[in-house]
Amino acid sequence: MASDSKPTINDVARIAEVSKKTVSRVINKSPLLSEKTRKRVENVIADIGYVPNPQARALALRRNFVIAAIHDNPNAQFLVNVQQGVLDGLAGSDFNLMVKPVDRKSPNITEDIRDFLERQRPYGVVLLPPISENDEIARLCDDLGCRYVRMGSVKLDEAEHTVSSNDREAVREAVSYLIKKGHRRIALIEGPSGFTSPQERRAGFEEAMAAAGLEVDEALVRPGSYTFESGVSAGQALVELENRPTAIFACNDEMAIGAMIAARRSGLLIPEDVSIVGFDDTPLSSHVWPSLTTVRWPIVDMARTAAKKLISPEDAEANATWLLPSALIERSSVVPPTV
Amino acid sequence: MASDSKPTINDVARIAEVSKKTVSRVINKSPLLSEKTRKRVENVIADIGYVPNPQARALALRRNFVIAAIHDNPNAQFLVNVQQGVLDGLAGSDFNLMVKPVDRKSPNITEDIRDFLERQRPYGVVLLPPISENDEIARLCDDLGCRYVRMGSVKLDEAEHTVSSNDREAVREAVSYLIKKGHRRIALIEGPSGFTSPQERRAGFEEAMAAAGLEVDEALVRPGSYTFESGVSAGQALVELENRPTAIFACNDEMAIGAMIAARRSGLLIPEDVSIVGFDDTPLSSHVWPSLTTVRWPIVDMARTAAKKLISPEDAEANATWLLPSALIERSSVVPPTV
DNA sequence: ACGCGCAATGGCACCGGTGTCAATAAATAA
DNA sequence: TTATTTATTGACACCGGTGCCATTGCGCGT
Repeated sequence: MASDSKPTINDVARIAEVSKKTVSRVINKSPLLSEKTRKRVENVIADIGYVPNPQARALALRRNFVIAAIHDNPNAQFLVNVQQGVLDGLAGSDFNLMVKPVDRKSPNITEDIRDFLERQRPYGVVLLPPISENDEIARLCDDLGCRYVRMGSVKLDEAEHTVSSNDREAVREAVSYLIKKGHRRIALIEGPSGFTSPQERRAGFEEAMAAAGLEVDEALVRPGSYTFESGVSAGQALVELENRPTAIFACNDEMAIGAMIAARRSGLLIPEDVSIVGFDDTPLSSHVWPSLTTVRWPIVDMARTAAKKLISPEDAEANATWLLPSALIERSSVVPPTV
Repeated sequence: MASDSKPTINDVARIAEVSKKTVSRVINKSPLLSEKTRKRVENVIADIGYVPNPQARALALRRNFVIAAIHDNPNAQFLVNVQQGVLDGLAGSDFNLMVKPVDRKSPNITEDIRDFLERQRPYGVVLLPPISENDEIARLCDDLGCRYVRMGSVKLDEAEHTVSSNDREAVREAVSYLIKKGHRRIALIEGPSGFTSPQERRAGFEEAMAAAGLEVDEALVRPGSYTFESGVSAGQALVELENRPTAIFACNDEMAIGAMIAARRSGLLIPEDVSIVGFDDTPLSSHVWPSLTTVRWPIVDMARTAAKKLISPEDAEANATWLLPSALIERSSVVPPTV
């Protein structure tokens, strides 16, 4: 029953009594073919169950059908969302997704990635934040002639290679929302320094405060590193303050939830004593109690757009959009201050 | 500065004044080569920055260097852990990881996967649970001559193609732990029916109860689907019981946390009023309050072992181990019953 | 000195597709 | 009717490696 080995284009050609080239034309849907031969060849293909060999195609075309996602982001949900988005964007095409994690702390990331690109030669790569902000990597892709798209926060404003979210505006909106609810003493838990997205988020925070004529109290701004633990310590420091904030904006959900737990440990009620807002809208945020009001980061859309940009450079729509909107998701971790 | 295009094996051969075949021998570390020519060729390779073309190799060897992870599991943390494990197992080899998600609810999963395998022709695939339990898929791999490893719970006991965890024993241990703490009315939130792992976990539960001479109260056994929401509803039903349980064992962490939230909504304190134990040891479990006592599922190890089985069939160690141990992680969601 | 075995290398076809261009047949123009 | 397009198809080299087998050079036993 089982076949000795896969039928090749030669088998099809022989059986259909045409040349390989003609078969090639059929599988590539070339228009210069008589309807008659096309049918005949298609029947043979179906009969013997021929499937073109991607390796051979890749060799002949000097272009394989692999998109790689390069990341150094340890957040599981983020990663899975990106993968899903990229796969959405790739759906219906011949492309497949390869994942390449790199060690953020390794001193030879660049070499590692160069090695990967040279060996695997993906057709294109999606660079996920935060490594997408590394200009050296982008330059490397250029040098190696590898298509790439960088995902990030606005600022990487080179439309051809970029898909961004407008974090600044999103945070401005979220903080304005807190202010509208009546909060005045609003704390900020920052993201790791040295990257664009935390900077943008901080800028949005400052803009919202400024727009409402409020001053940013530096005592209410705590560093964080996007990890749960850093949220816990920042949150703890904040609630132990003599004049504690009535609301906390954390630059991502994990830290927001960390802060929530820290507040609760100190005996505070949420949201009555402290309102909390996060950023990302991970599933986590609706799984905690109270559920977390947060900013939905359009990460899946960004990833889908990035993938489309890579594989269909002619798709005007994909290539026009490079800045995607965020949205505030109201849940139950915010109420007006009770003081 | 930039190269017109990548140097090929022909360039190396010409410059080093040897045949392509000799260069091929050098890059494949063939032993039948004089030290002198090897050095010379290696120098040329380094000089011009030659990297072998994987597509050409794949074509000639009729074997590419891609391992695919096929999954239909929506859990982000699980997925990322598996990916990490597989990549660990692949580290140092020429292999790369491709991800292929499939839609669990789609009626033509098999066709979808067949299409993927025929087109992409990965060297091997790792089947993640729950789709790993689908015998049809395994048979498909056999038919297509594609190496595969199924990850699962014990029962798929075909050592060559399987890497498992002993869920039954792990649950037995966890429930015995609850019993040792003094609990008698212990509830179970099950996983989705029709899969091995929930069955095994349930069996472990029953064994532990039986071993302690306790009877399983069917009113305390609630269905679940491994989702947070199903944990909430099961938990709610349990705490609203007239004679509510003093401890709940949930078949995964998400449901355990759902149950936790349901209990809290009903005004119960955790762990004082209800102790809770989960399964998986996701990061989530240490991020909730109180932190969740749970069973560590050796998923990363399983995935690493699976990858090794695929790429180095000669690795005796990888091929001997197909059953990996779990471990109980004690955190703060369990105390003796206060009644 | 001669034949032999072995180590080191080369030659060439082949893996399974695609690009280029020529060849043929059919259709249209002159 | 014949020259000229135009629509279809084929021949053949090539993409960049590897497998198989032939060839060459050299140390060695006799």
